[in-house]
Amino acid sequence: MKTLEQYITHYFDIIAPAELQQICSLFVPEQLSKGAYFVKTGQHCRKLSFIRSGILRMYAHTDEKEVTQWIGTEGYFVTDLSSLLFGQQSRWTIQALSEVSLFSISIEHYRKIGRLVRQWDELEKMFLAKCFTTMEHRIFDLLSLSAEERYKQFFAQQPELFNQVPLQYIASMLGMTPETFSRIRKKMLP
Amino acid sequence: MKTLEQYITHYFDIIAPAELQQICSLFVPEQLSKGAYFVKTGQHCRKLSFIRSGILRMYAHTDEKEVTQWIGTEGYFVTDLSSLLFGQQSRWTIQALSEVSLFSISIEHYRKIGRLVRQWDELEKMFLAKCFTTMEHRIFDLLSLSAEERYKQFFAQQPELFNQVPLQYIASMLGMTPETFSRIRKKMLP
DNA sequence: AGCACTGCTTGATAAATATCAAGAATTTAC
DNA sequence: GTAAATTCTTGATATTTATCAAGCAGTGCT
Repeated sequence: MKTLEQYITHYFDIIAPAELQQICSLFVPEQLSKGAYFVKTGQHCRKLSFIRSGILRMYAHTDEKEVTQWIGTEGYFVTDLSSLLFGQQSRWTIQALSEVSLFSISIEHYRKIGRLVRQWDELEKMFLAKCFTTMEHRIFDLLSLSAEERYKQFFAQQPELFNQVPLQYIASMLGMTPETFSRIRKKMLP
Repeated sequence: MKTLEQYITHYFDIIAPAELQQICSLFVPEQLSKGAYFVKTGQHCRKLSFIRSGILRMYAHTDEKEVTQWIGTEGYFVTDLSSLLFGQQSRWTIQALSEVSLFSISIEHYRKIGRLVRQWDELEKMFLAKCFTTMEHRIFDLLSLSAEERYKQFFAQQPELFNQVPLQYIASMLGMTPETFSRIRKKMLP
């Protein structure tokens, strides 16, 4: 568990100390108990948070099934960007998979940052571009890798997650059924 | 074929006429002959263009295969965002699938826009957020839809593309082999 | 016209992945 | 601590998708 300053500078790395302080003062700590919702499909997501501890899952429903889009752990930010920035209803439900501790900033306070920090627009732009690139990368992986390769890659990146959350959610996020996930997992173990 | 003003306002819709004129003056027309490269993997992409006419394909190679990430037609913008904004080497190759006519702006001129247009940062932010959302949507589709469903959905969105580009590229973009694509296509026809 | 080239289709077959069902293991709730 | 609920595993089977191989259909070239 790090400080808010550290979480922020991980995403927005070239902020002067004084400005960083100002930004931090706009955040408030927040707790979610296990099972609580950060935002639900159809609601407006009006905040952005850094995960101080705990795990959150972002998912949505199709007609038949539930699709996990993302699982976030300490250090990640969490929000529905399109709901936050465009004021749309959220496509996603974001739910706490454990006790969760957050640093949160409301959309109103978030908008203030631009007035406090001179180069904020540039930083925010880079932040969004980074988010875009991450998604682009993920699409490439989904187009080019098999289920087993996606498993391996994700396990290499976040092995600790595999004993912290129900595996079915990881399976869904990787685009396979829990059964397929289980079989690949068994194959990988020895 | 529309005017540059129309292409720009499609993505950045609330610009005053005078400012729009200034922005347009930074673009130059450009032609690519069929097969020519807009950018190649490993190069730096230093421009952003609107497609006035023609078709471009963005792709990359894995060890075994070539993966088409995107096919762009009239009205779309084309660039490697992460290369453009971060100065990185491009992951992608972008190639003209036909004679292509573009309006292009160099990165140097692009950076000038911020000084010309007061609310540019806000517009650019929304633009990037929109790009992000599009990618997020696409991931959801790849996670939740079968090959046939992806075919149907894409056909519903861009049917004209199906007789303008080699179908194998569409197949790749949708995450299936040309054979599978062909079989689904046959099934859909009658 | 005839020939190479590229892209598309088709069939046969194999491999990957999903589905369904049951049981084992783990976690949660009281 | 025990019962209930949830999650995970496993097997049998079905479906989807990929692979391989061959042939066909355009297209451009000379």
